[in-house]
Amino acid sequence: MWGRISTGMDYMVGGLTLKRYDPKAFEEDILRWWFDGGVYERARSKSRVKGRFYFLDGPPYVTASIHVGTAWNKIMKDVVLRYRRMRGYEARDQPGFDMHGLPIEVMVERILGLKSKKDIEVIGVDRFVEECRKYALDHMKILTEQFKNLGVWMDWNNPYMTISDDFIEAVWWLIKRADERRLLEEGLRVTHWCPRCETALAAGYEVSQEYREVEDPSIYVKLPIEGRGGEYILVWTTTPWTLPANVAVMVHPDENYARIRVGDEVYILAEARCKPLSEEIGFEYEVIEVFPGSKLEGLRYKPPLLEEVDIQRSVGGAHIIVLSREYVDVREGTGCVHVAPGHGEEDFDVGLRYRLPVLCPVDSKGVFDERAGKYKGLTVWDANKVIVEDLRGKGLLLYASTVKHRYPHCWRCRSRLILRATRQWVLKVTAIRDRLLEENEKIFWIPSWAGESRFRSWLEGVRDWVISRQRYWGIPLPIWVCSSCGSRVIVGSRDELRSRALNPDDVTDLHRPWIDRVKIRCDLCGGVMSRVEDVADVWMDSGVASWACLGYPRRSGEFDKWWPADFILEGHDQTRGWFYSQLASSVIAFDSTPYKAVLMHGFTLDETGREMHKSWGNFVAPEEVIEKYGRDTLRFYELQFTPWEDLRFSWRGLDEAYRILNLVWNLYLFASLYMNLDRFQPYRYRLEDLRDRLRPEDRWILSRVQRMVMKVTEALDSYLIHEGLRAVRDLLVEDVSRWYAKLIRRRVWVEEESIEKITAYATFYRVLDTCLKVLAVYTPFLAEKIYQDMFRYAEPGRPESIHMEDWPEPDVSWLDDKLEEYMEICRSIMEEGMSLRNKIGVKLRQPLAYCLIYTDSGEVAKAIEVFRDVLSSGLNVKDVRIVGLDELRSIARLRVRGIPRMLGPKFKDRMRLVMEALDGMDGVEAKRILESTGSIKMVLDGVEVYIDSSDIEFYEEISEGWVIGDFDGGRILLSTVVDKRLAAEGLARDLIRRIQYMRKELDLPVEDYIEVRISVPSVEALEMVEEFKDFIISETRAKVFDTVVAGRLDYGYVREWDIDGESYTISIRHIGKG
RNA sequence: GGGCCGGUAGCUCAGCCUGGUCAGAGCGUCCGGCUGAUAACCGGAAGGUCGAGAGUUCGAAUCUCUCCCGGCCCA
Repeated sequence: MWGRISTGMDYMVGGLTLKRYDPKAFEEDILRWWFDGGVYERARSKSRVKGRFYFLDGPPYVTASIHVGTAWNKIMKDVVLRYRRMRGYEARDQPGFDMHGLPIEVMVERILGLKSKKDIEVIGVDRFVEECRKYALDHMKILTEQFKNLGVWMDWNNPYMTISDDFIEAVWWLIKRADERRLLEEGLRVTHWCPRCETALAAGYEVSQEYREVEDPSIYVKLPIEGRGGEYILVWTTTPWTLPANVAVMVHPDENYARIRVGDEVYILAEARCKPLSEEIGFEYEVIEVFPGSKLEGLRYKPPLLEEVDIQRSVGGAHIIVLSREYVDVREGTGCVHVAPGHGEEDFDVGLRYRLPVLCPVDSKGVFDERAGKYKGLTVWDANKVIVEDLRGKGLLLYASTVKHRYPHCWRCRSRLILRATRQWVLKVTAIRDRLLEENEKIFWIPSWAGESRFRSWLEGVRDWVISRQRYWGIPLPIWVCSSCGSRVIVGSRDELRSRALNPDDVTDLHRPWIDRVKIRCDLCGGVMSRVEDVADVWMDSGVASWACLGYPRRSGEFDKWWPADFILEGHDQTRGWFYSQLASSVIAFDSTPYKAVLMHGFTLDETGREMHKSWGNFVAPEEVIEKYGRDTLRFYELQFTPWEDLRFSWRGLDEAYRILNLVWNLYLFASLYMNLDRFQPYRYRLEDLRDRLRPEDRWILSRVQRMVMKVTEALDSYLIHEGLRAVRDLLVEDVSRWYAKLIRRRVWVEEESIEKITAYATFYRVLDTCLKVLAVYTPFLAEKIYQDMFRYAEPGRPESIHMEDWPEPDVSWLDDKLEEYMEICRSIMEEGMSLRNKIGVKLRQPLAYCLIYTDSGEVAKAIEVFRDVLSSGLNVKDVRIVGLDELRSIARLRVRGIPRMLGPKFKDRMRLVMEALDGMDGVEAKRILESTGSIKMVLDGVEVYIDSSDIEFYEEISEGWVIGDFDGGRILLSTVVDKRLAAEGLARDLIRRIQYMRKELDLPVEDYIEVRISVPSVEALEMVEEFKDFIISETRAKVFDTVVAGRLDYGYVREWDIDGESYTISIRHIGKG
């Protein structure tokens, strides 16, 4: 059985057990209790009636271990889930893992020391796939532990795994649906291709991820025009190896082209490029003719590698000039573009239009085959140099240099990619683009621009989805093709496969290579059908997650209950990734979006603003942070950030977060300490019953708390996680800790049972209880610890974990706008009052007699009325009073002073008289006159003179013993006179402070008694101390109190103090509980 | 080249949607204060042409346009 968490540290009766916030002392115990003690399970099974909440976890790929950015992702998800549970929703919280695909294959190849697909075939695909499976499962376990360790409450024992039959069948079913809707197609496609992995890669996610700067040849090639000796069309390319597949040149129909004479040759190129090119290459030229590109259409040229490359001689209908508006840019190269439909997407597109042949004499390893003639056996990169030299030898190379540019590499093995035309299976997503856009309109995006702008523009440019990969570890495509007649069958499920298979007993594991053995009888011709060897793009796996994890289509119960997902949350790199693959899959399958709301978050960058990469060495593991600061600190720190912006990680920021949590901890510690000393029983004093007895500041903080709860509720309903956290943080720090806790200090320090104390406790208890429930979603460990040690201890009938509590329902009856406004006024008065004290150098411990406030605002007057006690104790003044203008003017007289610079020229030698006269005037009267007549009339030596407003300035003359300041609704006067009684009280407080300090130095229990002896410097001081003897005794819990003038104190704990330049010696001795 | 996001004090960031006590917070520095919840806290000082320029407006960090820098995505 799990009792209160034992920490081995100081116990206090029924209160918080730790004197300091020390997450290491309890987080792991709580973690174990949650997951091993069944708390999570019990909380999960709690009946919830408000509704269902289908959260869908974006499956992390299982190769890498997590960093603080991955942690941020899961922690935010955890907040949303915890909130929904507390709100009474049945929340689906299944985590998921992405476990197929090329990255794992590459890792396993490394582990097994394999270099190519051939090596894999040699050791056996079955062994290879088993290794992949093992790798995926092992790493899933590692990730699971890392996520659990963050305190993320998900169903870790039942994750969805994309390698399960549910996922394989879901993908099969999707492909079958696509086929039924005529959205599945096989055909020649130009795709990026990795020559090492020997597979096609998807244009979107896989390719654009790894663009790197490389240096390539940059060559200008002369293509001889047929039938015009000495005339050439110029093309530019950075990939000489694509020239063996050249079949055309394209030009822009509407741009101007020129024939120019250079030496005894004629070149054709874009007019705009003549000058730049002549400068780059260094030739003189003469323009012969300028004409639109359309004139060039159909012109034939001799292919540059006709003699070297066999297929160049056998193709028909090629080597002509074609037109294209979209793919030709006359600001680049020569404005004439070399076209090789086998090696370029745009080339392929143009090729289709002109029915050009598609040549691709390059094999899957990036090596030229026999069709490439002379270049056979060379890799494309080696061939580059040879081809350039051949062109030079044939006099077709105008100019060669190099260029640095960004070029795509394999996202897994970093090899340079090539473009290659191959037969692939494709989902015709372009055909449903409009539906994707319509469905996107229905999705609630946070932030809104993520959907309205970013995702929308991605969808607008969407292309067909090449789903086939020539690999092993993936979901096998469910396509069987007849070896006799070529017809095809798409299998939608394992059962369907068994029922159609010639060898149903071989339907076991649905992965390669086992699935490849299953054959089907062709319905049309009776031939044998075999599966196409491809596996699916791994993005299909996660794309079907919204229904695959519910077991659909095999089972429909869960699907009917949950689908579609209410909420997903992932990084902005998923725009083209999971956000897209899910939407495309689901619109194909169901003609509907699979998720209703998306929170898109940013990346976590390192302290210098760079992305975190393990290979860069700037990777921060959550465990490292947890070791230093604890789990809640990491959570609290990260959750404060605006999710959709990038988070720049900072250790100093963590330090700050820790300090805030420490402050919160101390707040609860404070409450716990006194409530336990007084044996406060929350169920005996219900706040609702005490409502009429509450003081204004109690009602104020309760209003503030209500407002906070409403703010957080609203924020979390809209998935604005950070705003919720900031609201509760600000309330706890500013309103509760800095303000309310200070206000009630005196009320809880009094010994006897008073209504003042009880209402303070009841209020404080409610405030802290409510805040704790809100904190529970953000800092679940801290909240749980405090809940167990403090709240559940006081009220054992409450749920066993705070995470089984209900969310505090906002109760507007506690809201009091006026009171909050009054407190604001009160605060600004306090602020100014403190500032005045600061100015005159009178410390707060020294009481002053009066604080007078002049105001013409009724609101200010009411605020002072309501919070007079708060003000007087806060400012440490005996009296706070509102005064009228007369009284103000009796202290702060408005006076007038002439400005010599103005009066001098006007009155010459009589200026002094004018100045004197002004000096004697009443400022208020002067102002009145100026305002009504525009000038002041004076009679000097019988002569009338006029003074106008620019001649004088007003100033305030403050009476001795006062200081004045302004605040937003009026003015404050503070009396500065310290009479003997005030001085004595100040001295008493100075002594109390020092005695308390000494008690603390001795670490005495708060409730214990002491003996106090003080040696004072003079008889006068002795009298002053005696005057407030009782006050000192009660504040310091002294049983014995003696004073002596300049005597020696030699027992107990003795310390000498300097108070206002005089020496006091204090001795205290511990008595005990007395 | 296009789309989106960001650019506010030495550092990390809030404010921007809904123009006008918005020029702020925390950290750091210096000075003062307070403290039997506090290895804490509070106040003051210092520190910013709110990326640059133009426009709209009585008034712009906030709205519009252009440009510069950084990031992401696309081409």
